[in-house]
Amino acid sequence: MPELPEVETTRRGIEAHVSGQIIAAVEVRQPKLRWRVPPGLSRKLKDARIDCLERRGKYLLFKTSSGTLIVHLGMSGSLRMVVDGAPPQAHDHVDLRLGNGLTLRLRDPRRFGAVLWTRSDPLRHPLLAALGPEPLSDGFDGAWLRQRAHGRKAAVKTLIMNSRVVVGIGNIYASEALFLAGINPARSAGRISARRLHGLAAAVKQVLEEALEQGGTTLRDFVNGAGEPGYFAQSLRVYGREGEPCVNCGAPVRARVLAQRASYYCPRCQR
DNA sequence: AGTGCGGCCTGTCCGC
DNA sequence: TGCGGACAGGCCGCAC
Repeated sequence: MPELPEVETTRRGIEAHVSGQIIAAVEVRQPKLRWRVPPGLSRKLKDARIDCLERRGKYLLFKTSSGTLIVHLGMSGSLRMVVDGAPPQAHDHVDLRLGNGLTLRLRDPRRFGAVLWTRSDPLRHPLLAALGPEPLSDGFDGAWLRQRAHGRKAAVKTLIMNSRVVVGIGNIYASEALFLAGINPARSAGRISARRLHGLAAAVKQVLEEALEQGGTTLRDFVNGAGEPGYFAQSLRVYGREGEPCVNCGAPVRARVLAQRASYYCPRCQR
């Protein structure tokens, strides 16, 4: 899916078009996403005003005068602004028609995404309540990572992809950050020195910031609010580069599966 | 409590 | 050219 840089790129791209807008109509063509789209969503949202668009982890929070619309893009979801009346394409599941002549449209071929609704504080929603710190905030650093890694036997890649430990890091950026930090993705989290965990926290921040600057990574589905791809794919150092030379030492990049996810690393640079 | 796995979906690509 | 199977950016819920 979109990982944090892609979700944040989406948020930045559509924020100005949705903030302050009244929702004129909601159309749900396919309610069967990861969870069923709430049946009365249209009634709940109609005539509500979108006050702001925030992000927590990979969840987008449309805060309105009557509650919060929570959107998750899953593996293949994208949100974009289209002009009212633009004919929906395949997998365009949900539309929010706004007062400014634009429609916010959710496309999600694999339907692993979600559209949810809550009247209370969205940060207390069951799906969001236990989330770890934002990786680009001061709440995420080497000390935090060290505390969470203590005693863990599982692979460090699994640890940093755990949203209770830190949000926003998916399969691509986990491999990339571990490469920058020089840590083998399969290494047990609890057996990494404090110094290297500090380096890993810094590497996570670095790779996410770089990806944000490039508008995210587009492998296949991701487009920003204007329908454009991100450009970080060309900057990936190890992800998807099995057999190609390590950008650091030239050794062939290796791939192996960890927790059922493809992982890429340099066997010489990452220990 | 931590860990590993199945499952949710469709599209694409690869080998036969 | 067609077909089966593996795989793809996430992550919940369950069994152990």
